[in-house]
Amino acid sequence: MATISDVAALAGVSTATVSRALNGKATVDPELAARVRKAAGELGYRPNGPARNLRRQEAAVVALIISDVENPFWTAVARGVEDVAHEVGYSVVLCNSDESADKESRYVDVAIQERVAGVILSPTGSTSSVEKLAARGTAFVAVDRPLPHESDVVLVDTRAAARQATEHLIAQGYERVGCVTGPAGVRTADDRLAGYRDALRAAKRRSTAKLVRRTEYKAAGAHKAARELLEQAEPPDALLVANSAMAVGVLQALQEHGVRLGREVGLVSFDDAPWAALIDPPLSVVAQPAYEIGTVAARLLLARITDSTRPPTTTTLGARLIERGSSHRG
Amino acid sequence: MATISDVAALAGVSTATVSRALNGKATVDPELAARVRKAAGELGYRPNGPARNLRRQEAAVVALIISDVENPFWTAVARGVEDVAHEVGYSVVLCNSDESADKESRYVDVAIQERVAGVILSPTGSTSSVEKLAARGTAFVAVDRPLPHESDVVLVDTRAAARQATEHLIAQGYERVGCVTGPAGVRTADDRLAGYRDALRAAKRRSTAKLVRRTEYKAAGAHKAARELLEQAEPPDALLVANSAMAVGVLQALQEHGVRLGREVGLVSFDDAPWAALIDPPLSVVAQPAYEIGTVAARLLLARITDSTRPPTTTTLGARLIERGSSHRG
DNA sequence: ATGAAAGCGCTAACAT
DNA sequence: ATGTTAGCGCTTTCAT
Repeated sequence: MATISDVAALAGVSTATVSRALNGKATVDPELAARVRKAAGELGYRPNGPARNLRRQEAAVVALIISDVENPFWTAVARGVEDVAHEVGYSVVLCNSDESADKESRYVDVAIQERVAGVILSPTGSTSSVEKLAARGTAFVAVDRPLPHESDVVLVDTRAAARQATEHLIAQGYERVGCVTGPAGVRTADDRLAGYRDALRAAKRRSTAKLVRRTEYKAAGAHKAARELLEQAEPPDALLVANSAMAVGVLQALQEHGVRLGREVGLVSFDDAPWAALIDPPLSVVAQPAYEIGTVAARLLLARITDSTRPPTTTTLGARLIERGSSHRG
Repeated sequence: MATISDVAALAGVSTATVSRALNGKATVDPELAARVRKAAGELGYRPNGPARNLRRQEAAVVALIISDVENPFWTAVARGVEDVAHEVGYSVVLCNSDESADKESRYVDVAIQERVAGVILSPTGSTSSVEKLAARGTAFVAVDRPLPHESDVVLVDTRAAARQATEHLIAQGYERVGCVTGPAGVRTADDRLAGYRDALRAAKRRSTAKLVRRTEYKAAGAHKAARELLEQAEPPDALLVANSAMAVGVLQALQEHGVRLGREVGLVSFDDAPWAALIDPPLSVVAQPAYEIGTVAARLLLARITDSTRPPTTTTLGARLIERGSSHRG
């Protein structure tokens, strides 16, 4: 494969000039630059990335470590990150931590090892990954979940959104509103539960553990949880569900129990999945600004890469309740 | 950041010994190896990836270039690839070509530039990306869509599956079966259309252009296409839809027109999305072995990386028709 | 404006 | 079994 020396030889200049010409430095004679480009073209020259990164001590790459590639929320975040990063010539590599602190840690190791310019991640419970990044001085920003550390963070005010969604269910006349949320210790799951309880408290309702279930953020866990809830002596007549994968499991359980959505059991779920409006009645949701989370995080990361001394910021975005049929009795 | 020389100095050995010890070469005294590991641990040493890749002339990374990260089919493929690659110590970087030949080409350039060990891609129409890879001698395997080139390919017998699905609709008593498929030139789209026509021909039905629409593999395009079909003088009473994103658009159009799924318009869609069973009546689908496509492709790629001379193979996997309510009149 | 040359951190061929 | 050393391909002083 052609190297910079080959190009230099063919163009009759030094490798330094080739490098300068190809990287668009101003200080090179236009005529020479043209000769260099021609030679590079003829040889099909492609710069050797590792060599360049070794020399520059950094790659124009940002790593995005997310907890679930199959979750539309995260793929939307990924798009936001990509769009911003590509604008300024960075590549994005997507890594799937699968909600496992272990995989997350391995990907962080790889990112450090490959000397990526920065990392965007949704931290799992453990803080060790983030500490590694901080120790290495690799720029990073956390999304979706806050960090004990001082660092850039992009969040959604998910507690307020959960409260609003629960208040909506109460206002619609549901009496026994329950909640299916993610595992304890996962901040978004805790926050959504807290918001749910805020609403009950504000409405002077007793919140009871019998109406709450916690499981991993997946359909299977939520399915089981919903079945348990429905089989109780006093089952819930409405449910706040913490993400769209879980909503699939809950809806399945509802079907199996033959209860009618909306009329018998009201439902609001986080995340506006593409199919949410297709079911009958259509699903009320809390829409999170996923794409925007990605763009904001990417801009923050880019800023930190250029200036590591800027003070850490926390950005909190709002979510939007979309009322559809599943949260109405009528 | 600590380098291999720092470790060597602290352990009181040469850099070569450090390298050998840390890479698990047999020819190093266990006692020395222990000393090296201790020193590396104390310094928090992480090998410099670019330096290693430069020297080795290859990175233990495979690139996976897919046409749509937001499509569950592709995320399932990605999981298959990841699982196999990780087993043997390779990292996977996910790239989203967004069905654009241009983006695909840019990602291929990046992959070549970074000297990744291999590339798995779902080729868009243009063959230039693949030619670049072939010219560079970078190992690659194509998934989902065949290639004019001689190369490893993993396919689904999508034509047979489309035929089977269409025959099923005909057998259920639908009279005017239509088809909404992807853009002309996209091989899967062409094949699904061909399979649809095979079935009509076998049933001695005339296939008419009026019942066929082609649009990009997205909900929006399919929505418009379905609306057009339904507004015709003689609208279809059943539809074969070429992927699940499109199914969302088609179902939307059906709802807007107030036609009842199954009873009035039968539907079979490619790809068994998680929500398919939740709508009423549940959606009949052609389930593709997405995860398996990923694992097979990854194994093929790994084999080609180790032996570039092995003859190219074509693997064709079958798809499975899952009959649910949307394709039954009753 | 251009070139010569050093050196990024690592691995592997060669020497011992 | 271990050390010495060359060199992967690039960018960037430094000198001209």
